[in-house]
Amino acid sequence: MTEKENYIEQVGLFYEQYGLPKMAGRILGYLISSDSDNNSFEDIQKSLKASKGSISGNINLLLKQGMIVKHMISGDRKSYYKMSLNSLESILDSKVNSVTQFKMILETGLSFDLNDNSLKKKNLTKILNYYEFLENEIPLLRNKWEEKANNQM
Amino acid sequence: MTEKENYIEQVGLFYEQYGLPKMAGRILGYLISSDSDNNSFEDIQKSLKASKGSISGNINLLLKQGMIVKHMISGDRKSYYKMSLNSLESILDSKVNSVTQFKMILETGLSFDLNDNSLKKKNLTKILNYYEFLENEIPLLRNKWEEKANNQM
DNA sequence: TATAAAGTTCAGTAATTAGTGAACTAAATG
DNA sequence: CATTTAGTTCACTAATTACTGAACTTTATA
Repeated sequence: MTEKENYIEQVGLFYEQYGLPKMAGRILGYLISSDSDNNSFEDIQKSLKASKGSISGNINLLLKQGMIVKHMISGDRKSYYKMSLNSLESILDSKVNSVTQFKMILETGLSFDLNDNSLKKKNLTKILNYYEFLENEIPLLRNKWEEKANNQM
Repeated sequence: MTEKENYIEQVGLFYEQYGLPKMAGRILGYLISSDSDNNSFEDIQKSLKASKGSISGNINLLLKQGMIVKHMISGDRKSYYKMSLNSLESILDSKVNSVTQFKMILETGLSFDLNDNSLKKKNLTKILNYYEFLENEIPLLRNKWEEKANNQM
């Protein structure tokens, strides 16, 4: 196994921890470590020595999640893929989403506890406040980044 | 299925999305919606109608991840569990960790691309800057929360 | 020191998820 | 309009992960 192949496996394992199929992680590893932005389906499939079915499924998963983008080259009917840049801000947006979801879970759960004024309720309310805090702060962070990124150009 | 049982299943599914076993999620759902902070192993096991083995394994998983805490009641040799409060700040800490890990992945990956000055490298460097930004900002957010939480007491 | 209570461990099984490969669709080229 | 190319779909299999239940450890009580 070359050093690069080994790297690609590492990235696969890294993303597996976060719930993506290993193959999707390998594709990301391939895209990050390749020499160019024009990585065709075939390049990816041959390099990763995997079935077309698996590559197809995982590429579409990554596209749906906004982690990669597809682009075309005129006069060539292959599809090319690269890491997505527009996903930068959306990482924070999706965080807000899951924070909001968790807040709802806490709120619903607390409504089952009839015993108001309990220490337990007070503590879980603190957790709720924390998530509210995050829900407010993350969009500010997003703005801060956008400003910074614009100034750098 | 009672409304509460249904809620507990929902929480199980929610956490499953984020890579926890459904049973671990159910335990969290149980703890959030129960009437008190003194939830024994037996309470949890009986309520969730699951095996002792599964409850044991998943409780220990949640303890290890800092999502719940164990406490004892004197003169009683059962263990009791509740949602963890000290994990609030550690949620952000673990975010920093994964951001740092991902930065390393990008850096290693870029080192395989010999073609410097490529548009591709420029773009991935932008992603790298973004993660660096997050790495810096998240601890600030943590401080801001701590201050806020202290003032509220 | 036997008995019980509280939880752990682990082998086996169930359930889920990922990957393969072959058949297929759609579009482009000779 | 037959052929090739690019990618998709889906039934099957492989691999992984979660859960069960019974045997076990440890500590406490009669």
